[in-house]
Amino acid sequence: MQRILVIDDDPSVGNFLKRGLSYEGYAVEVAESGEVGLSKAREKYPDLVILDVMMPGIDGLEVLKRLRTADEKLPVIMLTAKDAPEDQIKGLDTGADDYVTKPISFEVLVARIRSLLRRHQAEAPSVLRFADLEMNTEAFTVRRGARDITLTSLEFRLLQTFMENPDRVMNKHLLLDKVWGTDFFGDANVVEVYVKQLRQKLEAGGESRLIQTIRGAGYVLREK
Amino acid sequence: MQRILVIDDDPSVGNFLKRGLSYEGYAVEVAESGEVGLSKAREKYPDLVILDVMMPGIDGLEVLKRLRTADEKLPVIMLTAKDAPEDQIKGLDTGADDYVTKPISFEVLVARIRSLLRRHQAEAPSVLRFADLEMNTEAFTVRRGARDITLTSLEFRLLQTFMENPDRVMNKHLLLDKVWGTDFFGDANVVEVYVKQLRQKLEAGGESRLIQTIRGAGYVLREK
DNA sequence: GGCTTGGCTGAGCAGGTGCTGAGTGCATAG
DNA sequence: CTATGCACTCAGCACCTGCTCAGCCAAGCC
Repeated sequence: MQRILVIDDDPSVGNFLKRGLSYEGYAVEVAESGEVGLSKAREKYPDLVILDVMMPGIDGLEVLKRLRTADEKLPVIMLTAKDAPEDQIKGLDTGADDYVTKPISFEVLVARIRSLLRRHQAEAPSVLRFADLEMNTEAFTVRRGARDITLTSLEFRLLQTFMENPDRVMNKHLLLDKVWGTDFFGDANVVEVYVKQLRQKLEAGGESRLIQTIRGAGYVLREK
Repeated sequence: MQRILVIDDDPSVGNFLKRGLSYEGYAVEVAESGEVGLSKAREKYPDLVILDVMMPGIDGLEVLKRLRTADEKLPVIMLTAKDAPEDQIKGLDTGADDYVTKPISFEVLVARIRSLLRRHQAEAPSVLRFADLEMNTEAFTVRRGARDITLTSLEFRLLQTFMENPDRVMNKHLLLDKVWGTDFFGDANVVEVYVKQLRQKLEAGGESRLIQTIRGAGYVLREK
């Protein structure tokens, strides 16, 4: 589920977007001021931010600047008044990815959101790292420290799932869904078998264990 | 096990939903009036409420309002007549999360329930805090102050239940329902045993007691 | 102070969970 | 046609977790 943070001092806009975007399947967080918005952005790691230009206190452009210093790739959509094109220019200058004019057309907004998220994902780095592990999803290579590791395609997908969700405990059924697909009806024991193989290969040089078992809960990618 | 409270004055609807939703794996409680519904909501802490708009006595919208004052995040689905769209609008305005029109399509209802519960869970913060206790439900980790604490999955679920309901006295049967599930038929003594283990682990560094016993009533997470 | 009730505790048992090595069937390459 | 490697299954084992039980302790009441 993709997370969207809405920063707008007008509660009616906030509620409207929250309801509508939730319905579209996004997890929506609303902040009613620039300050709250910045702190929520730090805590919640949104995938996209919708930001009102006109706000009391820290205004939209200032919020944008600070968001950018923290994460220069985070997609940001600005909300501007229709009759203030200078805001749009300033916004785009400061690093907004797109803007939508008020009154908001919901269809337009959702379309922009989709396109920005798509673009952002396409830019997602093809190299994943965790501890001394490095995986290149384009070249299909894995290294631990200086040692090259050869994985089968299934082992690779499993490890990729772990590296995309570091420190997050995933149970066997979730892993089955993510790696084997929802149409797999065999025993969850396959997961154990493949985790074992992965560990064997990842620890072949005597390195520490990176995939931990949480009994009764699942597995995590974590340094002890 | 997720708990659903159905508030509807028509017993045939209540029975129908109880049977169907139980079959789907939910624990269902039925209340035949707004008053009873409100008191059951207070006692049973349902995860979701299905609420009929048209009821004698306190009507659905009023029940909704009062539910909202107690817990503004509780997912509520309104049941409305097909030819009363104004009810739907009022309902959504008052804070219902969704509505289903009568006659009820069971498939539609179950789908809405699933999606609401999923959304609600996704919104739940993954880091819970109480005093110097910190629990990360995604990473499955618990710390007290600077000390890491290892819990079994059952101990974890029990502590999570406490941390999601701080300062709220919960009796053993409620805890059994929430942590062990309604299909547990053993002795409530297990709760005592696990509370004891939890305390042991939480206080292993000589810290103060956080889970208090309220004789004759249950347990609370509270600082002295 | 004695009695009753509710809660605490330590020990022990059984089933569940995860790990592992071996083995089967299938596809692809040589 | 054979050899190899991959995905998956299976059964046995070891260990841990969850649960029960019986006896003990503490609080509240008369």
